[in-house]
Amino acid sequence: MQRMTRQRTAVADALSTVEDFRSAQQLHELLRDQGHGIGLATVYRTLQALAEAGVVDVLRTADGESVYRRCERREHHHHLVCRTCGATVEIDGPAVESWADRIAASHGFTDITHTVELFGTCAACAAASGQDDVATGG
Amino acid sequence: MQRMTRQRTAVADALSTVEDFRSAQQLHELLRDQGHGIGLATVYRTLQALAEAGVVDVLRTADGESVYRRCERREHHHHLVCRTCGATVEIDGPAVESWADRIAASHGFTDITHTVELFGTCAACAAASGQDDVATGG
DNA sequence: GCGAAGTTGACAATCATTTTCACCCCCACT
DNA sequence: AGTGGGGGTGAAAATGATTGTCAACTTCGC
Repeated sequence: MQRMTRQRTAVADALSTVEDFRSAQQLHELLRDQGHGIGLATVYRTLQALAEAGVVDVLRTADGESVYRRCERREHHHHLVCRTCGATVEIDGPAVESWADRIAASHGFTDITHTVELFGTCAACAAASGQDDVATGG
Repeated sequence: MQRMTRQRTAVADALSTVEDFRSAQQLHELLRDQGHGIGLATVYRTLQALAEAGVVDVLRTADGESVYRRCERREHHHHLVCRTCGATVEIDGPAVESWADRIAASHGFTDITHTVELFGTCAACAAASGQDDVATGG
């Protein structure tokens, strides 16, 4: 049975106050800062449970760290993540889904899953770095 | 300067004889079996260099291990991988590329990169597991 | 309130990958 | 073909995220 403990509540709360993908370690630190005495192992376990329950989404950063985020929509979707500030947009892509199925089927593959994640620079960050260019450029 | 050493040749050769994605450790073992005395660190370093040079593709398995494969086409492409036997098909998806760019642009994101990988069960493996069903079913 | 069973947390263990560092060997030059 | 030097190598230690261990603790039904 899943019990509702102080720690699990804290992790769930922390996830709702955060908009970006965060690593277990970041969340652990955040919780510690907020005064919650919680063990790192517990944060990992809780995040894993939440991920399995489909409550949070997981993806892996370029350096292999797992990052978690509470998503609005429970159904299958993808993410557009700013690689500078971490801002995340949930997107669905029916076109991609059908494309994936079609491609896979045409090669005789079945039981398809796919990973599709987009990374880019959001408008705010582009403006920020753009200003640098302008400043240095003239 | 990049020197051509016995070890690098061996790794490159091993990669050309293999069709699936393989981990550094698998390749190391393979090379050892073939009688090449080569260190694990060297395999890692070589694969990394090859990946940076765009000669091999890298992707990460579900459990976070990096796997490498020498690909036919040097240009950007994606993969359809059998999760049972590892058989890999290179695919390109102009539709996905433009979809990604369009989605990203509509959210004000620029400088887009994307990861798109498909996993499934190839015809051969589906037949194999299907035979089990038939056998047990009739 | 009680007690059983799920939870916790500090720490050890795991495991892929990276770094270290002293020795090695490829290659341009002679 | 010999030589020098600088990149390359490898064994082992370091790293770092994640997982396992296990005794003590908390939650929840009764």
